[in-house]
Amino acid sequence: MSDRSLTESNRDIPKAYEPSQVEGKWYSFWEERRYFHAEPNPDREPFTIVIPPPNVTGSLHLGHALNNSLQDFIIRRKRMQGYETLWLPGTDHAGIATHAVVERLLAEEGKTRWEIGREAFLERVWQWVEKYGGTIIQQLKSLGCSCDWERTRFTMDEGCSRAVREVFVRLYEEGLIYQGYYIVNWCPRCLTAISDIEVEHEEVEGKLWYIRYDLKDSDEYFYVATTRPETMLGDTGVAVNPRDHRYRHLVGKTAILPLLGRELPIIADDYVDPEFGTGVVKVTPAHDPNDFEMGKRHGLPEINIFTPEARVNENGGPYCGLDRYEARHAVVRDLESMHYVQKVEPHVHAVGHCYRCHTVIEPYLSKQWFVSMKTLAEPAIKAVEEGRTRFVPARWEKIYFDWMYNIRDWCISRQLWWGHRIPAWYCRECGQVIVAREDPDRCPCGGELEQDPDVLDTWFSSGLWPFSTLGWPEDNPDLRYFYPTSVLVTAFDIIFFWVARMMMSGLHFMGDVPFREVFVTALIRDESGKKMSKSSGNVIDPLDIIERYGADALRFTLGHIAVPGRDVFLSEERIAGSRHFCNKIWNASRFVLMNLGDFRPEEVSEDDLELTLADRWILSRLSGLIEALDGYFDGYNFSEACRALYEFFWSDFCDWYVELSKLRLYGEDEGGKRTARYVLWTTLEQALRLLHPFMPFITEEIWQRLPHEGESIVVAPWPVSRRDYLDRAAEEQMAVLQEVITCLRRLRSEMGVRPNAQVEAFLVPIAEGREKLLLEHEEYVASQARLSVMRVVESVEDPASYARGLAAGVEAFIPLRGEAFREEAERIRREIARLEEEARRHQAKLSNDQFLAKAPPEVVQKERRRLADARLKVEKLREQLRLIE
RNA sequence: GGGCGUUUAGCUCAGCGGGAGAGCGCCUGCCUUACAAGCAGGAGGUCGGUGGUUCAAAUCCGCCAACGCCCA
Repeated sequence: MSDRSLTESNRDIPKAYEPSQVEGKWYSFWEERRYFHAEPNPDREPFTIVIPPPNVTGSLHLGHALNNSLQDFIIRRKRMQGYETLWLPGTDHAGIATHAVVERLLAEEGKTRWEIGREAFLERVWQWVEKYGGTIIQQLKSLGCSCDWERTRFTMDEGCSRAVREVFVRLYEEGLIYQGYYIVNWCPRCLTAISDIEVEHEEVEGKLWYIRYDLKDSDEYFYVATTRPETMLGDTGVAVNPRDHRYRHLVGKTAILPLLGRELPIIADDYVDPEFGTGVVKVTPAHDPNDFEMGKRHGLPEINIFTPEARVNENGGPYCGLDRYEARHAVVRDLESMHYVQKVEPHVHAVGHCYRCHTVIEPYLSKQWFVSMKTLAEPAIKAVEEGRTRFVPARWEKIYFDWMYNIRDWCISRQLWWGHRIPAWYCRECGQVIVAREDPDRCPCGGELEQDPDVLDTWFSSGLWPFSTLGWPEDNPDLRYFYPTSVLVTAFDIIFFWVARMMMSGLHFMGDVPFREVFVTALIRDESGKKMSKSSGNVIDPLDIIERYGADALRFTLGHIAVPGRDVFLSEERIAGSRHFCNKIWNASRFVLMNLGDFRPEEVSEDDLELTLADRWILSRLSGLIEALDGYFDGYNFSEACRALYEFFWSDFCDWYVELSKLRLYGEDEGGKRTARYVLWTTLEQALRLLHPFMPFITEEIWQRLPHEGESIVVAPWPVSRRDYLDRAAEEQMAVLQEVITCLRRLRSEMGVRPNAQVEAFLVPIAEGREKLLLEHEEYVASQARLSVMRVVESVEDPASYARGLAAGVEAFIPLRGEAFREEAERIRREIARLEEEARRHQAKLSNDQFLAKAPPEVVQKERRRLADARLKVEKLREQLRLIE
């Protein structure tokens, strides 16, 4: 203890780890040193991740915390492995979501966006973005994310906007973007079209109304079944299946629409399912996608009966002004009064809802912009088929293929103001459509131009994220060096929205996949299996957790539960468990620091070390751990990685190695002391580096206090497994000693020996080599089992007065206490019964010729050993029982 | 209607062809100079049901049930 100052400062280390006091300090340190900044570097291999951009005005929730922790685990290890690591952060402008927030603010002031106008509205949105846009970035920092913040991007920034414009124009020029008048999914609350995948289908218990339609100039009538009677106001036809004999005679005739008296041609179309309802259906081309197609095939007119708010318009005659549900009641009521309703049946059907506001979607006829997907999808399918992009777990590829094979054109225009404005202009004079990279002044005809008022779907810009953020469409060194990115980490719910579209755009515009691997993470759910959401009330707020438990505890817990391919439930108890682990790391380190004395690693040569069994054992375990961790990391199996680290640190290092090291630390032998210090130091120092991707803050805090090389653990090398430290014999020998010690502890406990009291013990070695092992490591056993005397003997003279146990080929005896007799006998009887059953099972296997013939020799060998073991135990226990009784 | 996932200790979940595991909770005893956010010991499970493949099944396959998710 010559280095007094070190010792004393280390004595000051608080007993409990206080995350709040270290996290901010180290994050600033890392940022100042620019460890997270990446530049193209020909001497290093790049490793790139682009962040799934959170909503710009959003706030960190558990889903973000999980997703971004996982990315940080990956990127921090790669950084330590010497890659030029870029984790490119940024945010998404989140069209509808942000739009809705600002509209709500306006509403509080009693205004609407139309009242203040487009420009003023956008100004308000930008103000909002300025104010809250940095929030989630700060929150990611408090989580410890090692993003290159100097490269932070935003889907509405200049560069991304240029990329969006370029992509739109190119796809338009290639004929892959077109404008069309189609049925789209219309949200009457958001007042915009949304794409097919933004519609959430839900089973709803509705009704099926059977309504009478009369045949023109005839007494004949028939019934049609419909779930939406109000849409009959827009009927322009009636259809039957051409093979349906019941109705063949109707085809070509004319029906009369009840209520409005409109004449409806009766057509025959294969689409009609004769099994549904009566087999006759009404055709409403303006309000049903299938009817729309059918109407096109038969030249039926399209009559739109709704306003954008889903109220009946002037085409609805007397129902004009009612909203769609009021109209339904009114229509049904009127039909019933005319006795035109035959019957009403309960009917369960899927109803589409807006993914944003959950309003029931209205199929609505309008002019929109679309991306033609088939040609874009083809290379994206091929890339995954050929393994150029790999999904982990692989089963998500099926989901991806499924969607890609059945892909439909993508409606990209939104009737909103916040977003990338569609770069299309219409000439007021000649009507020409101009799509251009630069805003045009005038039409070639000289006419005045008006820009399309709509904006693009948010996913249009996020679909370009892996290259728009790297400077595309400019060819530049960043793009060439960092693209394609290495891995994308995302939840499965945006495989369609985002992953698939990045695949298509990446292949189309960059000529290569956007990422080599897609790691699909779990979704965090509540107990009932629902996505955790504010409305469910069962929300764990990651920021609250960070404040109370520390970012490291949260991150480690998230790593721990991140089993590939399974959704997870996160509980606060689990996080508390991780905090305990932090504290364990803290205190073990405190112990090491308090006991290093004047130790300086550079003064110790490995050749001078006097490695004991415990040293060789822990170094071997460490090497095994490193090897295992590399496998787990490469397979994105963070759960196993955390488990392995936890077990190594807590069980191997703290419970055994640290305890055994005390023998030498507190002893007189200087060589032994030096070796123990060295091994404690190197094991802890490496363990910290292995833990660092999961627990960046606590590991930095401790690492800085330990002797170390380099200025930060962030850029310290990832440990490499040393083959020469792998020591099978040491691991086996330690396992034997551990078993003997545990056995002695159990006997103590059963005999009611107080924990601090020492006890005398006899050990009878039975198996080969045990005697030598015990004699050589008497100190281990005696210290760990708190023995006053440990005698290794051939047999015990008066066995009846001892409690005994058999462990790993060693029979252990400690003096029997009178009052424990009865219980001891009982315990032995139970143990014998259990062992006999075990022996019977082994015996059964070994007497099976098939087993002997077909099982691998080592398995047979193992069975033999276990049988012998069990039999020996039974024999010893019987002996013991006889003596007691 | 089609597809996928889950079902293992009281709770939350690992393991996924050769001895049923962890954390939390529970019981017993300990403030032993790293840690009571700790230490030592312990109890607790016919691995959803059923049939099959195999020398060997919690683990692979079929069927059934319950719960959940995705797509239509």
